[in-house]
Amino acid sequence: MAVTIRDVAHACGVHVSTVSRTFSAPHMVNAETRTRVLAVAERLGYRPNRAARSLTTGRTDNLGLIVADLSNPFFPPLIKAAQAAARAQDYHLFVADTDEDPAKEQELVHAFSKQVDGIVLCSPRSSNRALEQLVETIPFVLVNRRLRGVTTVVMDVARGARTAMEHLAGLGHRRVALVSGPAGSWTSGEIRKAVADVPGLETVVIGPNAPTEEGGVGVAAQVAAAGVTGVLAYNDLVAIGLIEGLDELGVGVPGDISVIGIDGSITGRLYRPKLTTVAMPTADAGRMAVDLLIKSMSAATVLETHLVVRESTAPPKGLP
Amino acid sequence: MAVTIRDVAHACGVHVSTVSRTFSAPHMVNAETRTRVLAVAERLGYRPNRAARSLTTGRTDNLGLIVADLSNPFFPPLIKAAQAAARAQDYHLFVADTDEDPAKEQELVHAFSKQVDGIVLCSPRSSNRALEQLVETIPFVLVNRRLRGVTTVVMDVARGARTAMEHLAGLGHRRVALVSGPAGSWTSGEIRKAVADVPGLETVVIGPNAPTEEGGVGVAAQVAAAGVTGVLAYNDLVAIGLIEGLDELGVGVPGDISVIGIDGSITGRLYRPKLTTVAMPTADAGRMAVDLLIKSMSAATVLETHLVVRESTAPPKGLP
DNA sequence: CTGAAAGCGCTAACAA
DNA sequence: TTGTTAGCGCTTTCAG
Repeated sequence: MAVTIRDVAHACGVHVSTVSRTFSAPHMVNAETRTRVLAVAERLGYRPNRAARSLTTGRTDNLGLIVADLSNPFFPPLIKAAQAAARAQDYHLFVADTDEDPAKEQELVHAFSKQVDGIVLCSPRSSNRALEQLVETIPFVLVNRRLRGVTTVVMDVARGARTAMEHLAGLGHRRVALVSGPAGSWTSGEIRKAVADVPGLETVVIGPNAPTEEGGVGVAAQVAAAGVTGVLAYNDLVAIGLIEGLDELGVGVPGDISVIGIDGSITGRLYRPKLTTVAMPTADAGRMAVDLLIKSMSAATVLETHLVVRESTAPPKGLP
Repeated sequence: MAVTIRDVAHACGVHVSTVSRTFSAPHMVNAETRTRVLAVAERLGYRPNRAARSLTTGRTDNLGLIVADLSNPFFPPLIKAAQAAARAQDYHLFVADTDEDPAKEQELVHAFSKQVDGIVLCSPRSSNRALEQLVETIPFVLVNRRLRGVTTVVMDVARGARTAMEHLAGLGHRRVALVSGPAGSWTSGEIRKAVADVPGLETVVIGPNAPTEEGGVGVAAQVAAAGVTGVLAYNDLVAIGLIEGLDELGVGVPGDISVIGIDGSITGRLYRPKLTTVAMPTADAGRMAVDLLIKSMSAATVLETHLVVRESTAPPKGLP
């Protein structure tokens, strides 16, 4: 085994508790002693064993981050920011992926619970009931889900979605589709409510759908047959899949049908036609979630979204 | 604090060690006792404290995964697969991001070292010398870097790159550019060596460059001025950035210049023109790295790559 | 300011 | 098969 606090103590001719204090309460130890201990620790390559520390303190200095699907381009920027925020405060971050499975969500929370000081759960698919149980067990921050009494970071996707629909209405579209997301998604529900009554716009809802490219491809025929000239998709990946699917059916975007995504992902930006999208501040969300968790502040933070008009939207065909 | 092994022991009328054995060596305990203990543990919601366990066993059942940049689409599939492989064997995975900074690489390894049983380091940017120091401290698997005596998973990017260049030669290109990657990248060096002497092809090397979209945009002018009709870029992101940059200069892809990426990322597949690329089995690499680490097998695994011809390559202009 | 001693939750010999 | 005991590396009273 590696070098322990005891080795340092011996080498220094002080007691272990002095070494301990040097690291956990430096001000309680004589400056001279401290520098000596520090020097020896450095020389010996001593690194505190966090597991041992956590045993006495009850803290682990670890955090857990659980996302629905690592391969959805929505998440990486969030994870990156969360990780940076955690590191900045000397926390380590466990990352896990539920494959969109609510059962795995709960399993992972339990698996993490003894090993972390708190958990950031992003875009949960579990029911509110199930979540209420989970949040009892350990400090929690929820991202993209509102739950009474739980610290939350949500992005104002409702407003974003509404703005997107108004953008379509403004372009002259009259009948549009909402291609919704997976059943357990709070975001999907919010979007649905938000776009139900946009003035001058008739909205058909198609879904629920998997939040993936395949999900988008899968509804292309339905969308093409729905008699709509515009679409708001659950996320960029679904939007792109839809455009791919429509293309195969000979339906052009934005020539025949305008399509808007939600994310602001790099994939959407680089896609052609450049995807008009509701940009989400995912990095902010990741950073804030971790900060809130560490501060154990209870708060419901709402982050703004904004519509990015690119090239996948245009006036409906036949309009001047 | 939560329910401990002692609570379960009391409630069961057995000794703590019996409870301990029930979990860590079930076969060593009477079937009847075992079921009783299990039942009580379940009822009380007991979950073993891994930190405490690790203190005696010396194992943590945690692994660390360090990547250069989480927001590079190359990594998420690798991370996802690594995470799944870890979970499948009841390991938890710390994930961290170095922002392409070799110093952070070393810092993270040290930070992780007391808390994990091993580390997967992907696409390291540190020097071989620095890495040799690091690998002394803890079990290691390197991805995309070969180092004597260290377990390694590399993708055969040399062959892939060569095939890509041969593809260009086959299309009739005679003078091409290699837009190389960051200085610390082993992969970039391999590519460079591999394409130095493709028959019938004159290759100019442009770089090193940041492995990002910006990196690609930044060399567009240089590429346009290099008198080449084809380009192999360090990765998909650089390839895309390059195409964007060329587009701004009025240079069409593949009309004026053919461009090939390396990755096989989703972003490249969805980009238009659909990116011709050297596909890398990133998910396999992530899974294998974790499996090798857990098995502590020493091996140098080479994964095959393959060229995916899509729409960003064509014969040089003016060829029949 | 520093040392002594107890104990965090668990495992691992060793006995019984 | 089960209980006893010691101890993993560290923090934290409590004395000195």
